[in-house]
Amino acid sequence: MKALSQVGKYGLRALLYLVAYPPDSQYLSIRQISDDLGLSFHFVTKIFRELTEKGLLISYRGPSGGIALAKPAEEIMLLEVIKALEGDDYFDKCLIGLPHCGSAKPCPVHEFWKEVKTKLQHNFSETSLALLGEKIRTQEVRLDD
Amino acid sequence: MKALSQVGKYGLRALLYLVAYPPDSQYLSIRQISDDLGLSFHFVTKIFRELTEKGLLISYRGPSGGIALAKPAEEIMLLEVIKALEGDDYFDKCLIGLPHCGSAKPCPVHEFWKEVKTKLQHNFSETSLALLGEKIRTQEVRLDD
DNA sequence: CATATTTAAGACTATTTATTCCTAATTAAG
DNA sequence: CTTAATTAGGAATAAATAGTCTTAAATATG
Repeated sequence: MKALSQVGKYGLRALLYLVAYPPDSQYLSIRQISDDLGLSFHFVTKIFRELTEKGLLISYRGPSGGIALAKPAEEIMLLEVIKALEGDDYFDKCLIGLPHCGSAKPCPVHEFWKEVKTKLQHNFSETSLALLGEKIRTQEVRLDD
Repeated sequence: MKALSQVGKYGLRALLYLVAYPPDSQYLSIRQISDDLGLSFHFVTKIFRELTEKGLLISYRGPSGGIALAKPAEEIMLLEVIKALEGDDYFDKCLIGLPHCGSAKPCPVHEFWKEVKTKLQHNFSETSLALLGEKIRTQEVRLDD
């Protein structure tokens, strides 16, 4: 199941890197993130530009510049990140693509699919980047592979 | 969340039409399905060709030809259909795309994502096309929109 | 001020997915 | 046997997504 686009996958991985390995200085360079994770520098830059526009990141140009979280990792929930990367309507889509599917005009799998999406949203809205960063730092989980 | 490709969405909708509105004769023509659902005839034909190759459908050419289920709708579970349409590895993918993600090398969301996929697989493996077809016929749910 | 480092912006290219189209093969029916 | 109605096969086209590249702008530092 391809639930995230490449933008979503790379963006999330890169953000988690930033959270898991925060720099001593104020900003972490995109180059370090992309090199360390083996992702395309240009592609990550493009993704981060969007996250900066949306207010999730702040960026700073010039030597020792880079990007940083716009607010504490404790306050950034996965839900916000995924919506920023995939679009605000991410959890509103009908599984089989019926544009007016809803409780009034449910498609054959509407109820079940709604349950699944609710579970996802609920979990994502309670999972902070800080928590995941900590799990990465303690090597309970991994970001590379 | 775009969980299914267009092939998956259209294929599932077309199959459900066949189950919900079985023809008096042995075969239902693709033209009728695509016209009724407002889908591209050629695209549905291509999708059905694949399902025929995979043994889910049988087809018959010539006048009063068309397609039919290869086995009773009671015996075809959603899981089988989705795997046929989207690939057998549909439920094996890491959310953030790490190729070796698994219990040995879990990504930061591995456990939760596994739960979600298990729930999906479980439900899909217990939902038959016959059940959904019946719900459509009784207008409890809808296929068009 | 000159240079090096970094992100910003957006054009460009490549790849994948989606969709259409044309021709062939099959078969029923007159 | 001819015609019409179908699906089969696969080429061709279009659109969306993914990824690369080049140039500009900002800024620190010597």
